[in-house]
Order: sequence, then C-alpha cells, then structure tokens
Amino acid sequence: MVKIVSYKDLVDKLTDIFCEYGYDGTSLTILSQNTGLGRASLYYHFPGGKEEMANAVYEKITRDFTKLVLSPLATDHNFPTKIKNMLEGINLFYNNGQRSCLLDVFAIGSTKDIFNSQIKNAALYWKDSLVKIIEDEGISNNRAILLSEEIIILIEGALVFARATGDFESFNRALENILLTVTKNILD
Amino acid sequence: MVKIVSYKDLVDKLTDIFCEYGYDGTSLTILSQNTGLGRASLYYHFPGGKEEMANAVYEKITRDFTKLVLSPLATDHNFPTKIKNMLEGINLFYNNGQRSCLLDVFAIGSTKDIFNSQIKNAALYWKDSLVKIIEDEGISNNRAILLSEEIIILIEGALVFARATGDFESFNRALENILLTVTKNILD
DNA sequence: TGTATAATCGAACGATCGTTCTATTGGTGG
DNA sequence: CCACCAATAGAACGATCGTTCGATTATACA
Repeated sequence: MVKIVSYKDLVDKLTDIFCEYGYDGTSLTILSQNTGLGRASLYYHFPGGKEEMANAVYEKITRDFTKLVLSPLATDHNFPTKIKNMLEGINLFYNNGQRSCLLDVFAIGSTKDIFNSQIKNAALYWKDSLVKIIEDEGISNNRAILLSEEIIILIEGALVFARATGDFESFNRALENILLTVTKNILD
Repeated sequence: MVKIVSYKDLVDKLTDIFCEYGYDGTSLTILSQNTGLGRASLYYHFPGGKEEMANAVYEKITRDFTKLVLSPLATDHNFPTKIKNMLEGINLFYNNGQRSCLLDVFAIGSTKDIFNSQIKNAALYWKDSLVKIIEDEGISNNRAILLSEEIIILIEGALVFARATGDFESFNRALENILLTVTKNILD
C-alpha cells in the first residue's frame, strides 16, 4: 500500500476507497483501515465527515476530468489531434477502463441528489465542447450534436462493457475505433 | 403507490427500491416504508433477509432480460427484425432509458463480489448471441465480434448518457440510430 | 363455526453506523 | 529546551443497521 504523506495522497486514497465500495458501502471503519488513519484523524482533515470526504473526492475528479479530457478540446491543435488527446486523457482518467466507477459512485445512493446536477452539467459541457470543435470543421449543428453524443456514448458504453466483461483490452480497442470513426466521419 | 397484493408485486417493488437507493443505500426501514410491510413481515417472505431480497430482484431482472432482449435473437425472423425486436426489448427492459441502474446496483458495493461473475456471463452470452446472428449474415467472425461489441457499447453508453444528462429522449434516438447503422453495415 | 396456518406486526436484540470528546504524540520556531 | 500547535488515536456517544422473537390478526378449509 502506498504510504500517505500528504493531503493529496489522502484524497487519492479516498478516491480509490469510494470507488471500490461505493459511497454508502464505505464505512468509517473501512476508511480508517484503508488509509491507516484513525477515525478521529479523518475528522481532523475533514470536519464535515464522510460527506466532506466525498466532496473532496468529487472535486478532485472534476479537476482531473477538466485537465485530462476537456482542456485538450480547448487548444488550437487540428481536429484529429484534439480528439486524439482527449481520448488519451480518457484513458488516463479511467485508468485503461479499469476505473469506470468514478461516475457511478456519485450517481447512486445517498450522494445521488447531491451530485446529480453537477454530473449533468459536466456531461452537457463535455458535449457542447465537442459540438463546437466539430462545427468548426464545417459540420452542421444538428449533425455535430449527434456526433458528439455518439462519441460520449461510445466512451461510456465501452467503460460499462469493459467492467461487465472484465475485458479491459476491449476498452482500448473501443477508443481506437472512436478515433478512426470520428476523424473519418468529419474529414470526409 | 401500487398496492402490493402478490409476491410478484413485492419483488417488483423491491426492484424499484434497490434501483433508487442502491443495495447498500437501501435499509430495512426504507424497504419497510416503501413496501408498506413491517420489517418482520419482509423476513417472513425472505428469511434470508436483505441479501435474499437482492437475489430475488436479480433473478427477476435476469428473467426479464432473457425474455425481452435475448429471446428475440433466438427466433427465426430475418436479421433486421431480430435486431429491431431486441431493441424494443431493451426499451421495455430499461423503461425508455429511465431505469438504467439495473446493472450498476449489483455491480457496486457489497453485492459486487456476489454478482460479478453472473453479470460477466450475461454480458458475454449477449455478445455471443449477437455474434452468431451476425455471422449468419455472412460476416466474418472478427468483424462480427467488433460489431456485436459496438452494439452493446452503444446501448449501455446511451443509458449512461441519458441518465447523466436527464435527456431520456436521447436514449430513443440512440436506439433508432443503432438499428439504422447496424442493418446498413450488415446488409451491404 | 372451529381450527390450522398464512401473514402480519411491535418490540427488542447485538452490532455497526457516523460522529465527538479528550488526551497524547510529533515536529517546528523562539 | 521549551512552548506551541498540527496531527494523531482510543474510547465512548446516540442513532440506525440487519435480524429475531413472541404475539396478534387474517384467511382458508373441514
């Protein structure tokens, strides 16, 4: 186990734990055992308790997603490069498809009502970002919307499929296939 | 609230509850309040307690999935009809994309280890069924596998996207798009 | 109608939940 | 070296967890 020596390490570890057990399935006992910190020590770093820990994890995930997935779309590279960089970001963010629960953890159970609107905004922002750069390639708005939705759907679906089957190699294949299909559809 | 008058009604209601709260997020108090049955009464029907209730729900889901999604693929209709019927079954099974948690509920938290292998088998069986009927159309095994994976990925991704955005109309559009793409890809 | 049993319920069980209190440790600046 | 404070942990809190028990009500059959 990676020793926790900083606040960042702690949030990283909390992310792993919430991912594995889900929010409701993660008890303070589990958090204490897996971090190596006493229950009271966790409350020293997060006076708001379990919910504040979940918030910290969600904010970390949001930062990572923005940095790895969204920001490549806002550069001035050419279109295929933007998509390619985004997909590489996806691969990092989801750890080769093996960390697909990031969204599910907060979309299910007690945290659902808290994070629902934030998740919705993130998804729509992602979609809008894709629509914009696709329109920049001379595609109509209608078609750009459909293509953007299809890209996100393929990524999310590949995550679900990889986790369900345990075949994480399929995730990489799916990402490569997206790059191929998208660039072909756009540049023709 | 639909009055519960039979065992089937009860399992249906339990399905809704576990879907909404997740397994770990569903307490006996919640189960009692939402079914209208006292805690002890639930134990009369399910002596194994919460876990037995989850099993009953999972078995019900498996039956529904087999009936609605898998069985249309095993008929002797022509290929486009099989796909069309499967997609209609998907739409029924997932209630227009609004009941997307069926898989997640059991793939996360305490139930993960129990149902993981069953979920894997179901996913692979679904894929194999698709591969077979696609091969019957004269497609090579390699391409049939890729196409089958893509179909499942598109469906699962559409579910995730619809739930994340709250735009359930996108789920219907995605299903129609799958039918179009698949039949075009196969029959050409 | 009487009786067996199916079905329900309230109350309480020990265990664990998330949280808080109090005390102790570790390191850092004066 | 001492004083201060960040950081830790053990113990206990009330609340709720899943579960069980004993007793009561409803149903069905003889």
